[in-house]
Amino acid sequence: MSSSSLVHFLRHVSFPPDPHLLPTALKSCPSLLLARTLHAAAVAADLAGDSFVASSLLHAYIRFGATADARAVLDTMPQKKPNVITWNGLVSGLNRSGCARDAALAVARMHAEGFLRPDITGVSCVLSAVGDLGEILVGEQLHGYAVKAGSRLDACVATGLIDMYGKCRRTEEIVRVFNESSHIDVASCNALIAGLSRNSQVSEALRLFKLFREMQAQGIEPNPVTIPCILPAFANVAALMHGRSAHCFSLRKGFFHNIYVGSALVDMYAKCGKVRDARMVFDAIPSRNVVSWNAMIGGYAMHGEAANAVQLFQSMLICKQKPDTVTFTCVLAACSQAGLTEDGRCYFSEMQRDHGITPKMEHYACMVTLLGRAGKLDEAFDLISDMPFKPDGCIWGSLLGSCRVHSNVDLAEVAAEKLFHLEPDNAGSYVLLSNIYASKKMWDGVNRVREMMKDVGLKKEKGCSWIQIKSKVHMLLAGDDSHPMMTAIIEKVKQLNIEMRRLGFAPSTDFVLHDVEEQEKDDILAVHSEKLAVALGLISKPRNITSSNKEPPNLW
DNA sequence: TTAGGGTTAG
Repeated sequence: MSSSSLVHFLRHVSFPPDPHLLPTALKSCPSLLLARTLHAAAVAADLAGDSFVASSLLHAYIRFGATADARAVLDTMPQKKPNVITWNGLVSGLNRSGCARDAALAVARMHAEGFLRPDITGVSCVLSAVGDLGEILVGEQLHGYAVKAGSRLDACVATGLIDMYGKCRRTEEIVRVFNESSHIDVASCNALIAGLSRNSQVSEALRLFKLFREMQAQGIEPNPVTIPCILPAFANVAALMHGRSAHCFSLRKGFFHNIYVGSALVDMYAKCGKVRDARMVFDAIPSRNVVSWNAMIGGYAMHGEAANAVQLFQSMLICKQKPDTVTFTCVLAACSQAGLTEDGRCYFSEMQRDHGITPKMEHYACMVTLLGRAGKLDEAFDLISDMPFKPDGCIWGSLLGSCRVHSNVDLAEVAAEKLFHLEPDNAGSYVLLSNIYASKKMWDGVNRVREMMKDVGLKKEKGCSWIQIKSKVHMLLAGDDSHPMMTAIIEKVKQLNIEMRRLGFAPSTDFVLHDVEEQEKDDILAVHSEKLAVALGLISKPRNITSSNKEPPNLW
């Protein structure tokens, strides 16, 4: 704003300021500079503590992202006894600006200082923040408070509680609150679906689809928010038919132009292995945001299409879309998958130098994987040693994994030691170390690790795979013969093994325990859960049907 | 001047 229009603006709001005109001026205030000027004028006229003025100042500062200024206003408020509406406005404003911790602290302070008791609106405002912070204990207290305040749960509070419990991974509570709420609407249904979708087990994911149908049967029409709530559940179990149906539904309902719908569809297609479909959806999104770009770059990365991932990243920069921390996680993961060691190194520097993004744990994890896969284990170890924060289990796990590939026992022992300390319940690290010893025929080491596992009382978790046949998801565990069709499944696996050997396949038995006879080793590998799932799929498929000639059913 | 639900990685 030029200085002449500034003068005009100040004239327009009329000085000396009064408590009625200041809020109006702040509401239409076009810049942070002017908000600060008006704040100064309010302080000079001793109006900064007026609840209307303070509330308007807060909203103006939050609108410009000046949370430090907002907090300064907040700090002057207790002495002036703000009303409950001012506080609620503050809390919702802080929350909307992504300052979840400040929002929660504001409510805690309001309560602790005893000058205002939060009302139901205040509880609604802060629940989302509490969920984002994962503060389950605070959330439970708010739940109790809301129950005391009203006989049955109001829809907004119920939605907030469902959302909070969902973010804190309390599945049972999600359903309980939903059932106890006095009124359900599309928002509470969406919160329920999102909560279950976020925390769904494989076998439960498709039940959400039934929930979606029940919601419609009760006259609650899904809205554009429903689609990104439900899609992650389908994406996570690669339920392509359901995902495709959701796509058709979005097109029919005119939801496709919603950016959340578009990005969630890109992600779903990529996770279901349909990268070309993901790209078609991505290209059709009318205006993309950083999440849409990340979903597509991540989709290429997860399928090892590093060249496409990097190319899309360059297009992103050309389109003036600012990359974020997730973008670089995806780009680095793509480089790591494809063995593009030098490119990965360059992007790791570029993110800091050109984009001002400080590497986080996941970026270091990608770099350790990238260097480890290339056999540069010492360099990976040096990078870990130079990290500005304490490496977590993923970092050491990645190094240990690379040590297995490159049979480096010395570094493996260092990494494993760290892992045993950081994640004492993770049987995987013991098994990995044991496999590394086994590959080097160091049977003493194998036995030592086995004894350690016994002492700690750890067992290796069974491998688990699943396959969807028609609308049912079948779970298969390695070595578990509880599936009703197991005899036929085993028969099919045997047949496939014979066929594979005939075609020249020789399974590697290096990593299996050394004291098992050769034939037994093959048997152990033969009941690998993925093989069982594939075999079940093959014996369940009608003859002459391939996935490409099958029409997607109209599920929705 | 106050309230609820949504997409990406790890």
